Amino acid sequence: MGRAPCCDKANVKKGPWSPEEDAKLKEFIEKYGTGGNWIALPQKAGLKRCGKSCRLRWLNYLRPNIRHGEFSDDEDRIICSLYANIGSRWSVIAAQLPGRTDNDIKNYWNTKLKKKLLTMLPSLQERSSFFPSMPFQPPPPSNDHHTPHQFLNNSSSIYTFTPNFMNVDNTSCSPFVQSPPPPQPPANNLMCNNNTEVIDNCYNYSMCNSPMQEYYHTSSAMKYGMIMFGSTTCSSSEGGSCMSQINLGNYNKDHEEKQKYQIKQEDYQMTHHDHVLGDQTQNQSFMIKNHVTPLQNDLEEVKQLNFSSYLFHDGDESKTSHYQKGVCSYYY
DNA sequence: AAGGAACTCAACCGCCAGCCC
DNA sequence: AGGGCTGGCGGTTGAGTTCCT
Repeated sequence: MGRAPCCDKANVKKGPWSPEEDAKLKEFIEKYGTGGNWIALPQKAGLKRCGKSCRLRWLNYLRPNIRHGEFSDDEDRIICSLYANIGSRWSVIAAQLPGRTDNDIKNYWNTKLKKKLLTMLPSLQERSSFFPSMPFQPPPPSNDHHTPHQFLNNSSSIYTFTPNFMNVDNTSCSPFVQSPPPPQPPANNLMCNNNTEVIDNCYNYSMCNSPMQEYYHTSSAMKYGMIMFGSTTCSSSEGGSCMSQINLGNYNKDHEEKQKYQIKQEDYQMTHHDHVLGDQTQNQSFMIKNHVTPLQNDLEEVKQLNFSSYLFHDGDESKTSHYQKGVCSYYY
C-alpha cells in the first residue's frame, strides 16, 4: 500500500503563486494564524492549494521579516563555517541568519557560494571530499619521510582553510587564504601539549608548545584527495606510523564528550590512515578535530548533532566511502 | 538579432520523526 | 504498542531569465 497523499492532488493548484493567492494566504494567517494544521488551512482560507505548499509559501516568502537579495560577507562566512562543520543542515544554518530561509541559503550555496569558493581555490575542484561527487583516489604509497615542510615545499601555493574564518592570530579571514611559507617544524615534534583546554578551545594557539598551523595545499594536498577543514585540535606524537600516531587519547580521556557527540571509534580511524598521507605524517601530529567553534558554542542544536557529521559532511554516509568522508588537518 | 547554454530560485517531492489517538 | 497523520527537512526539478556566441 502506498503512502497516503497529503492532499487531493487532482484538485489542487500547482506552480507559481499568484498575487491573489498570496494575499489570501497572508490575510488568513495574519487573522487566524495557522491553527496548527497546515493541511486544513487551504480549505479554510479558500485556496486550492496543498497545505504543504501553503506552508512553504508562507515560510519562504510571505511571513514577516523575510530578507531576500544579496548575502553579505558576514552571512557568507557564517554559511561557509556552518556548512564546513555540519554540512547541509540548512534549517540549522538558517536559524543563525535572521530573515533568511533555509531554501534561500540552500539555493545560494548551490548556485553561488560554492562556486565562489571554487573560484578562490580552483584546484579544489580537481579532487576533494568537500564535494562528495568528486571521486576520491588514495594517495600513492610513500617511502620517504618528508616533513610537512618539505612536503609543502613541493607546492606552488599553500592555503590555510579555516571555515570559522579565524586566522591563527584570531583575526578574521576569508575561507581560503594564501598562507605565508610555513615555519620550520619544531625540533622535538611536539605539537601541542595535551592540555584539555587546548582541545576544547582550538583557537588558543598560544597554548601550543610550537608554531602550528593547518595548511591546505592546492596541488599536493588535493592530489591526495584531502581537504583540511575546520578549527584545530592539538595532539602530540613521538614517532611511529601515522596510524599509530592517531591521537585518540584526548577524546578517550573525556568519555562524556565522546558520548555527547556519539563518537565512534571508526570515525577516528577512517580519517587517520596511512593511505591518506602515507609516511609523510611520520613526524607530525595528526588527528581528527573536534570542530569546536565559537558559533557552535552558541548552538545547542549543533551540539546535538552526531559527531560524525562534524567531520564528514558529505551527506549520505551510506553512499560514500570512508575515505571520501575524510576531513582532516595536519599540523607540524 | 537569434538561438542555445547557463544560471537562478520558487516550488515540488518524498522521507522521516514525533505526536496523537 | 502501533498505525495514521502532520510538520519539517533536504534534495531535486523546471520555468523563467540572463548571458554568450
